[in-house]
Amino acid sequence: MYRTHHCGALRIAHVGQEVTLSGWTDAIRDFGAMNFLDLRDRYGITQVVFAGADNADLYQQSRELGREFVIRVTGIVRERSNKNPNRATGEVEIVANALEILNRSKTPPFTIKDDTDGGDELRMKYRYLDLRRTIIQKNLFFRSKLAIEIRNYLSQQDFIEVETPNLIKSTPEGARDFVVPSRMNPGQFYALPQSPQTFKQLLMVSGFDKYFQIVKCFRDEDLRSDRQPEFTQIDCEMSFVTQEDILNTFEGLTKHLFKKALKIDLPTFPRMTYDEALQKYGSDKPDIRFEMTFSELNDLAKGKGFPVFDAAELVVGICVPKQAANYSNKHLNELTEWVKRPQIGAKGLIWVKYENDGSFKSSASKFYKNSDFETWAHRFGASKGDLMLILSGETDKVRKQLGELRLEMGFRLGLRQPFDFKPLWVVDFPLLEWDEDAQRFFAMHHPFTSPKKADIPKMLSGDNAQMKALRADAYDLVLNGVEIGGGSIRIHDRALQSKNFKLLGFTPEQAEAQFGFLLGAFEYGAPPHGGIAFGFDRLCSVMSGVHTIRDFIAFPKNNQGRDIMIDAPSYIDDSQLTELSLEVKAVKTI
RNA sequence: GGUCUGGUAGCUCAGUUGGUUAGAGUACAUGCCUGUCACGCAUGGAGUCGCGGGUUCGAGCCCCGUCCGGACCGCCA
Repeated sequence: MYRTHHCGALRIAHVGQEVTLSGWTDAIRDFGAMNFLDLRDRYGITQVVFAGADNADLYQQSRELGREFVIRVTGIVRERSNKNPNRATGEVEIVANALEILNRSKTPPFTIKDDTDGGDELRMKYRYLDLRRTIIQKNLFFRSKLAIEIRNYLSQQDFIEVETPNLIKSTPEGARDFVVPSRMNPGQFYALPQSPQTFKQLLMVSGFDKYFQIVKCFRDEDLRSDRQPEFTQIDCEMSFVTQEDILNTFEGLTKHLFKKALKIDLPTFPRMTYDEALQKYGSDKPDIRFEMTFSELNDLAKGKGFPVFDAAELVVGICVPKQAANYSNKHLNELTEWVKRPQIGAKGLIWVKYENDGSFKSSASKFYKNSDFETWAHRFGASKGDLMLILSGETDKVRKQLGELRLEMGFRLGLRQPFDFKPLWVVDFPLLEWDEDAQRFFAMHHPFTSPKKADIPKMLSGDNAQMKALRADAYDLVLNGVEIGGGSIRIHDRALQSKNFKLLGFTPEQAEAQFGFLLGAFEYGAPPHGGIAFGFDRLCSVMSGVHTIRDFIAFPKNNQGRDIMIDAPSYIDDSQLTELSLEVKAVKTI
């Protein structure tokens, strides 16, 4: 028998029992006459004592042990004279009477402990050792717990989990596809799904009514700490529902997860339209943990002879409370440089300090009188001691820039606490998105998203401004400024779908070639339906108060999409290429 | 495609204006130590300063190229 208990089990009640434990050796503290050993497994750490006075041979044997050896120990549970209150098992220890080395270990390249000395790259290369660390294991247990609770909740609501294929068909819309060559169909390729979108809609046509799947999705785009080439979605679709039904169901799911996993009761989620989000926060995923919303100044700031503002499409700013005194010229210059970095791209920054004595100081005081600044302060709702930061330029760009500045100021003021959870539904997304490069419209969500009923008559007006203004029954769940998921009501009417394809510039032939199977299905009684998908990895990370999703994925890939543990992707043999009717054109010389 | 940043002992890092034999902590090894839990003390082995080229009497340090990480912009319906 390898063990009678695991390493997190023993308590004062076990004192006197003979037990056997197996696990990995953690820290070893050798005192010359007695040796303290921490034995670790998934469940915890138990201290084992080898006393030279009681058993000299066993003590000598214990001195051979090194870190990460796998051992089996048998001994008597004893109450400790020196207890360790930081450990669940800290009241007891095992006085060993038998020790067996089950497997030796080389000295690991980094220390297996919570505050490891290993850097990211090293930890990735030896991911199986990194995953031995309690702190990483905790993340994966958390993920598992969420997955189980998702299944509990949705199955109780009569959802069925259906698996959909991973080898599907490439479509030019959306993200870049990962493709897989087909040996049996030379020259042809499967694509890995960016999401099970079309399949879940087909399941609705089939009458499954409520579908979900915790499913891998694949997108061949550049990566970030919160984006992996393969990631997991909680994917859902429902029939005979309105947007309201879907929002309520998944608000319920989110609340359930917070309750079960974090013991947090979330209040009803506020809702905001896409337009309002952009106008007040400069983002379609606003972080509403703090205010500092935008105030527009066009009517107050233009036409007073300040050329920068006069030339701008939009003059807009935020009011940073109680920071006028804390921001010296030097700090403001530094902040100006910050917004001028290419990643933000602002041309400059105008600041106005509403001093405690009621006076104003500003980088634009040459062009404006105190009475002007007073009207601005009124617009901002500013009080004495506040700092107003103003950007100007093209509307879309300047909103985005100010949105970044707002987040930065919120961060600097400590207003973005990771465990202060503020969910938000953003609704009424535009139907279309203008692509500057391609000089055409694309579906903002996807090509099956239903326009709002009121907007359907305007769809084929051909007028760019009207097309930009078209709204869809599309929505996102945002949590602390992170897009957790999104969805839409789908078009179930063949005629409307054709109209939408026309809007997106598809010829009937192209639409037929790409989505014929779905359009065909829609001719056999498609129910009204809609759905949503949550990014599962992101949900895990945000609920854990961190930004990076990598520590919630057992075997993640790095920034370049490489798995540096197994060294993938890799070159393949010529014979494999031949079999797949492939020829590699350019190989990077090594 | 672009911006920024890093690569020095197994690991985490320091290394001044270019100047003698490249350091610290930790890990590892050996010895001592009976109550530690980041044990303590002593000893000592450990280096292709990412790689290639250049400048120089002399390069870890400066220049050019290149490889490999990290953060970000573009991109991600």
